[in-house]
Amino acid sequence: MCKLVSVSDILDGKLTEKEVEIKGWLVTKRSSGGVQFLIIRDGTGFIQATVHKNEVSEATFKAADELTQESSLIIRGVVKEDKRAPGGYEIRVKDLQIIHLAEQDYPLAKKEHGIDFLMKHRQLWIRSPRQTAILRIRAEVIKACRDFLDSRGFVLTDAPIFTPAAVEGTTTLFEVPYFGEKAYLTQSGQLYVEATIAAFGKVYCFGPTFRAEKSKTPRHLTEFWMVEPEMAFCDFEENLKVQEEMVTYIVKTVLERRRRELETLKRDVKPLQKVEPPFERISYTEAIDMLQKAGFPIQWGEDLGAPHERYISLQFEKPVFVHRYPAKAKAFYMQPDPENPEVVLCADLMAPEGYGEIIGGSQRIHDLKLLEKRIEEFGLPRQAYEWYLDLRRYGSVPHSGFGLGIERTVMWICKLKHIREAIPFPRTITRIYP
RNA sequence: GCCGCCGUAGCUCAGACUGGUAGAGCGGCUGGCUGUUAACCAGUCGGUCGUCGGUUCAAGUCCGACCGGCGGCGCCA
Repeated sequence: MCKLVSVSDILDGKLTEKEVEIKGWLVTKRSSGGVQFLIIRDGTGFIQATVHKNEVSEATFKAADELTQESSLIIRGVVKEDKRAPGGYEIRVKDLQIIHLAEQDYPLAKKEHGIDFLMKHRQLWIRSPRQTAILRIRAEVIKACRDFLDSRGFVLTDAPIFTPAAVEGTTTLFEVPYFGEKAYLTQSGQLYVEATIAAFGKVYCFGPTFRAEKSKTPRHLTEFWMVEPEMAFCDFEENLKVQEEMVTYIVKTVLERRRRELETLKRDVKPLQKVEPPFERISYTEAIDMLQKAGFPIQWGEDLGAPHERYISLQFEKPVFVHRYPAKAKAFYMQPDPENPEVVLCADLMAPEGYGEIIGGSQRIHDLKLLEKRIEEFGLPRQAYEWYLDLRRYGSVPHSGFGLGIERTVMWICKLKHIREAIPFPRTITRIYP
């Protein structure tokens, strides 16, 4: 009996010597005359299928011969374990049906391409083994975030994309017309989850965020995804614990469930296997000291730049929290450290291996008077924050939260050189097509 | 926004320093090959040298401006 199966099940050795059917696409084809070697992708994996001239009908052999790269097809045949086949398994074809014969000028060749060309053909590039591996890991990272939070009683309360004003007043926002008024694409859902904690206790939002900064680096997108948990009755220390447990859960899940994709990427998993609580912790002040000793010309009070983050990240095998930054370098809503009001109870989590920040988090100001003072000091429009101040008027509690950047996390776990591969259709300062 | 590099065939690049008839590999197409691994072998198709202007008898090559991209920094997460 012929049964529709997935390539991943074949590669797991579950179907050896069974007769199966595969629906998929032709990745590439080689022929040595009497045997044609088809590499087929079905969305779950890549497998070789062989068509022997003396084992199939003339029509089937001819159909295989006519196949063009990326044609869609259905094949039936017997699964064989074979060392000569990439992946160790192949299908000996008995019958082949062409669903769509692709045009013969498929733009992506087997050889190398430049990044500009690949990005212009992102709609096709995402089919390649490396890109499918990355995007599968991305899906796993997102699922892990949600499973972790859902299983701990966090409630998903999504934040709006259209917002009336800047959340933090620091970054440049995308302005859009809104029925005769101006609206802005959200740069963070944080202020809104600070509202929903009073309804649910522990919440998170997950969605795209937008920054109109003209950042031209391998770690920035203009549109990126964040998961932002927020917890009532949660102080700075408890916040860090949740972060290290969540990041550990994400990494362990990917190591368990996406091992084949990590192999495709040739990702050395040893550094990932070291990720478990407790993470390293250094204060901003200690970080400055460490950087100065290493010869960086940096003074206390300055924010950390890319080379600084890279250096700190490389000093530790595990992710490292850099905490208690100068209040002036951070957002208006962060709670001052009672032991030193010059710094705030915030922490950025630096991923190891030279990757920098993947999380930014803090304890939030819960005192009305202090928050009013900070809004004024930062020169923010008070009226835009009246609703936010209400949260400190009616049942205010100490609370904390953080935002984890999905693409930066994927970039680190996959060890990518550029963040643009960590999202299906990246938006950067120079790219909005396709 | 700043610094540097690049733009030549569908793709990846050589040719530019030293101006003089446009090149290679890959992909496509045709043919060959019964175990290929970026298969291999033979043949073949394929060009407004990013755009505009300047110098020159002559510009892919020299000069200027512009456009597009890449790498790094900054901003930022």
